[in-house]
Order: sequence, then C-alpha cells, then structure tokens
Amino acid sequence: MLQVHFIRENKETVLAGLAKRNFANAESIIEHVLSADENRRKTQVQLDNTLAESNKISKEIGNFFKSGEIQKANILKERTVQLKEKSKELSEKSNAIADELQTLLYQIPNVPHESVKAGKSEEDNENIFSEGNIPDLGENSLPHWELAKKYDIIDFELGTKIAGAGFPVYKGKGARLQRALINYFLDKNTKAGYTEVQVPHLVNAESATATGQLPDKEGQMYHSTVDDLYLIPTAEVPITNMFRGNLVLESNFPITLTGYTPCFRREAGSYGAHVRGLNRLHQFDKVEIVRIEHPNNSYQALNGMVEHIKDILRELKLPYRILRLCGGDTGFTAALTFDFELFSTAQDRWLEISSASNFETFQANRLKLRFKNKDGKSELAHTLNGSSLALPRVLAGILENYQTAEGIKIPDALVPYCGFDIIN
RNA sequence: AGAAAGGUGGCCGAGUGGUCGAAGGCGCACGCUUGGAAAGCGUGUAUACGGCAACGUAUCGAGGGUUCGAAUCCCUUCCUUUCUACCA
Repeated sequence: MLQVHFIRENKETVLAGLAKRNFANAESIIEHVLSADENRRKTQVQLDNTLAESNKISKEIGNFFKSGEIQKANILKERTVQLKEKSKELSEKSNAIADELQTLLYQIPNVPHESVKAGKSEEDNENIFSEGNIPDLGENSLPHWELAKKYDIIDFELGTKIAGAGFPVYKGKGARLQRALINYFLDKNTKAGYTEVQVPHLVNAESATATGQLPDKEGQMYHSTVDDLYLIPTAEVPITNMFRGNLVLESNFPITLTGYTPCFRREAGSYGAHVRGLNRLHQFDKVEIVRIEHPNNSYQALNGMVEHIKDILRELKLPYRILRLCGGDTGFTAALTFDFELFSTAQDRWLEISSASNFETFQANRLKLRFKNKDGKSELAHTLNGSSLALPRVLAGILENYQTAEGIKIPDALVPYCGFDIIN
C-alpha cells in the first residue's frame, strides 16, 4: 500500500508509474484519494479541537470537585454535553472518511521502478539474460506427463481420486527426486547465508492482508471459513509476516530467510494445454527466499538474489532466461520483478520457475515494518522475495531435458541428494 | 475443551477513577570522568496524525460501554501462562 503522504507529494510520479502498468482510472482514483485525504485532515483538526476543549473542561471539573466547589463543577458539566455530541459526530465522520481512504488505497498498485518498461501483458516483458544449452532430444522426446507415466513416478489420476485435479501423487524415485530438490535448494540457500525457517501453512486474514493477498486475491486462496484461516499461496506470506509490526535496528539488516512450504492455489478458471501435468497445480512445493533490507540497499540485494538463483540453475545445467517484467505484468505489490523461465524442450515452451521482486515499502507499509534510521526516526523497511525454486516445473524441466533412450539422467548436483543417477 | 491468572513503552516492571504518555530498572544515545576502556555520575530516550513551530489529539492486546473524566470500572473478543481433560 502506498503511503498517502507519498501520493500527496509525488502525484506526477505516481500517475506516471500507474500509466506504465496500464492501470485504469488512475487519474480519478488519485484525485479521489487526495480529496479524501484533505477531508480527513480537516475533520481531524475539528475533532482534535473539540476534544481539546472537552479535556480542558474535564480538568477544571476535577479541580472544582477537589476544592469542594460542587456547583461550579455542575455548571461546567452541562457544557460538556454538547461537546460530547459534537465529538461523537466528528469522530464518526472521521472514521468513515478513513475507511473510504483505506478502500481507495487498497486498490492502488505499487509504483514500478524506473527500469520497468510500460506494457500491457507478458508479451511486453524484456528478455534480459539467457544461459544454458537447449538439448537436442531427437524425434522421440516426450512431455513430462508422459515420462511420469512411463516411469511411474507421478500419478495424476490417483491425486484426482484423493483430492481432485491439480493434486498429483509423487511415487518412488519421483517422490525422492522432489525431496532431493527441496534439500538441495535449502542447502544452497543456507550456504548463501539465508536462515532456514519452518512456518505455518495457514495464516490469518491480517497476515494475508499485510503481504497483499487480501483483499484483491481473495478468490485465489483456499479459505477455511470455520477458523477464518487461509492456506498459504506462497511462503512469502508467513515468512514476511514474521516481522509484522516490528521496529528493527539498522544493524539488523540484512534480514535473510529461506523456507520450504507447500503452496496452495485455487487457480479458478485455469484450463487447457498450458495447465497439463505439472504446469499448473493446486498444491505444489516451493523453497522461498525473503529479505528485509535498508531502502538504500534493496536493489543491490535484488540483484544478489538474481545472481543466487542463476547460480542454482547453472549448477543444474538447465536452459533458462530472465525477464524483466513490464508494468502491466508486474504484480500488484511489486516495484520490480525478474521472472526466471526454464526452457522445456519437449513442450517447446518457457516455464516460469522463479520470480524475484522488490516490494520497496509497499508491503512494509501494511506490515508496519520499520527500522530506526541514523537520525533516530523510524522509517519503513524494504521487503523482497524470490523463489529458489518452485518445484514442479523444475521437476518437469529435468524430466524433459534430461530424458535419454536409457532413462532420465539426474543432474550431477542432485545425485548425492537422490542416491541414484538415473530414473528408468 | 473446562478452570484460574494475566496482556502496560525497544525489553523488564509499577500503577484500581483526575495532577498518568505513564514510577523504577535494563538497554540505547550524548556529555563528564579516564592515557584508553570499564565502572561511576549527569542529561536525554514510545508511536501515529495535524501544525513552520509552540503545541494539540489519539494510543496501556482489540472493539464497545459507564463517567464531566478510564491503563484503572463493566461487556464482548483475541492472545499468553498454569492446572485439568485429550492427543501426534
């Protein structure tokens, strides 16, 4: 959520940023915010003055009671009746305006970083880097869902029986490979200095709001209405919320965490060939990295995250590219996002396997996550996160790119984690 | 799930109707002291909103109520701890 005073002082920057996102009605919503803000401040002053008078009289009444001048006290009491009514009215008005303002602010996405290009959709994303060899698989290459069946390592139908479509069952070497990947990713992250955490897989509404899943993405999360808890769509939510409401010391930076969790997404309305197999699931595993940074450092930190993820993909010898998302494709809460896409040779398409973002103060403002700066004043911190990595598509990429006539070879880096070097 | 106790500033902890944004301590900052450090002494040290400022207002888990006036009394709710019950 943008800060009102930021919008007030940087109206043109905000409008230009929203334009890059192709955000509709930016002009009118910003005007609405500014008028509501002005209205709120005006009402607040009136309320403050009324309360100040009321407080003053109350003190006088107290003094009269103490000195035994009961009559004088009673006269003053009558005066407070009107003040009370007035302050009640003003405070109701003030609350109503504050709610209105809040509703408006919740609708405004983050202002993109200056390096973000304007654009409507994924077609306008910029390809900024690519690496790795695309293997020549010959004529008989299979997509991962067929490989999964051939080697009996993932059973989609069984998952459908147990839960429904999008909940695969991993079996034998498939399950082991998945576990190997999780351990491998966590080891890579902890070696890079990230502290490993295990966090709740269900979160309350407050947490989901703070990182930006609520109110806009409500329909995308599974919701236990009895307990009013949400199944996490990503570990970003519980890990970032570890710091909700915190006032950290500048010397605590950088705060770097990593965690493995399953992720749950309703994906309502998704269909077609692009969601086949492991391409899109309701439940999938992911290892996430989260950083809390000083504002001066956050972009350097984002680059560091990108380098870290590159390093992993390089070690797995998978062909990938990095996209800088355009304004229209950048998530609601992010200022700058780099997507990592793995090339699936057998499907002849790119699969998103990681997304690294800097949210600047957008989440911190909702989280009330601050630090004390050198002047002793509190300032909002910057939050960042990235996947390192999302499991199913990496698994799909390995199955497809490493397939041979003898079976599926295991990337060297994973062999110690798997305990075998081929699936056949 | 039942019973009891409790939730106060960065942390600990006092405070049962007015002079309480809140004693005291720890921590932190600055100064004095010192060859330097520690100790000691002194001063300062919550957050948000409005205001150039003086200052005003709000905040003692959250929400509501009583009262001229609430950290303090009442109601609701969330959480924590202990005991009992249950249990991987």
